[in-house]
Amino acid sequence: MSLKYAVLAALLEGESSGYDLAKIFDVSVSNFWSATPQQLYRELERLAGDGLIDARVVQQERRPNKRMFTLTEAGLRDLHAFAAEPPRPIAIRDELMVKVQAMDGADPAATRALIEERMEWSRGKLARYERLRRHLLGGRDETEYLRDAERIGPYLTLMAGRSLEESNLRWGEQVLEILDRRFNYAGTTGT
Amino acid sequence: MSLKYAVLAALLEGESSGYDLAKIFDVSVSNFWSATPQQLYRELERLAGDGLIDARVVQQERRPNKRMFTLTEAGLRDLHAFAAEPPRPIAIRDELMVKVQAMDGADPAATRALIEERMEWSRGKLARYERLRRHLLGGRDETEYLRDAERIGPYLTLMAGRSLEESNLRWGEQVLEILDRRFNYAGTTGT
DNA sequence: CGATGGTAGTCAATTTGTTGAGTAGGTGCG
DNA sequence: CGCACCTACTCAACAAATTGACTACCATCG
Repeated sequence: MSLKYAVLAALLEGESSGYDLAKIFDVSVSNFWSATPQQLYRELERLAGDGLIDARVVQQERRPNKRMFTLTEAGLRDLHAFAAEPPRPIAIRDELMVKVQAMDGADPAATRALIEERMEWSRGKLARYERLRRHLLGGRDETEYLRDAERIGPYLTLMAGRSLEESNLRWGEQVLEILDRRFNYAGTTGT
Repeated sequence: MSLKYAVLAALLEGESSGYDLAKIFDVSVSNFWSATPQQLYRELERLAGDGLIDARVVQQERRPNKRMFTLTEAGLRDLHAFAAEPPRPIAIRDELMVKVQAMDGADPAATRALIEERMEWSRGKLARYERLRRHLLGGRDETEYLRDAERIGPYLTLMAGRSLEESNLRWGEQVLEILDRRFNYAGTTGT
């Protein structure tokens, strides 16, 4: 129901092709909304049909032609109305948590490895966030940016993503310690 | 694809009816996997057909009969194998974040209210986690529990849920402050 | 020269997920 | 005594998401 608005929100950044959006949804938006390219192309079709976005074909010389999309006035109005409505509750699908929940009786070393992988992934994500943050700030100081910038929405969601990954990392550290104690990978400290 | 395993993992807690599972998926599991009752009933049907769970009908006197489900040996093996496989990446759908991303140009007071609602909801969730935690500990000290308890998976996922909600709350506090500064709901401090 | 990988998509099939209604008895409230 | 709410589901229809394959052309590496 609201991949629609995730797409419209992404188009606030400016004109994009479906392919561009697929990349955006893979890196930044994917923190709080995910979509496969196929979903995006379908959704763009529908949004253009409903007059919420405009499409124009760009002829290219050495690569396939592409269609670029922009928000229309109607699309922007719709998006702003959506932004003021109460959100539906957050939905999370985290297979790792199902695996952790079911870990007892299975191989603890395997679970440990999965958690370490997740932590490594979180670290990578934090690094990407930091780069994006610098890019958004554009040399300005954070306080100044938050006071004066035209758009702060993307920065606020960036903060949420960062906060989430930091919490993931802290959780991971705690769990690794617990597993090490319980299954003594670390050996006895007093020997 | 893995509502299947979320259900099997829930059955580690012991024999349950579809109705019981629906309640469990509404309170505890819903932190990292969600499902509607209809999905559960369909999934239970399939799992029983595949021999991963056993079903038995319990006749009841003053209420409808129910079917109780238990893990079979095959189901447990399948679950343990799943637990050691690499998870697919986490998928989050958070409408609030889409609204925050698109807030610029819309009504900031409305966004502010949505964030406060979310924070209130997080506080409620933390309180429920704390009750569940006490229940799991059953009077034991945490260190002791994590060393000796038969199952720690549910406790570890509980920790993750708590960690997530705490991070949500911290984020909310920061954002409220930013919005107040920017749109001066707080007025000038020096008056 | 062949393989790999990027751009920019489309199509079809299947699986999941969501919504709404229906059944059927019981309990508790005022 | 009537109404809402709880237990415990079932059915049907629809919407959304996922998977995999396919098209086509270009650039780059070895």
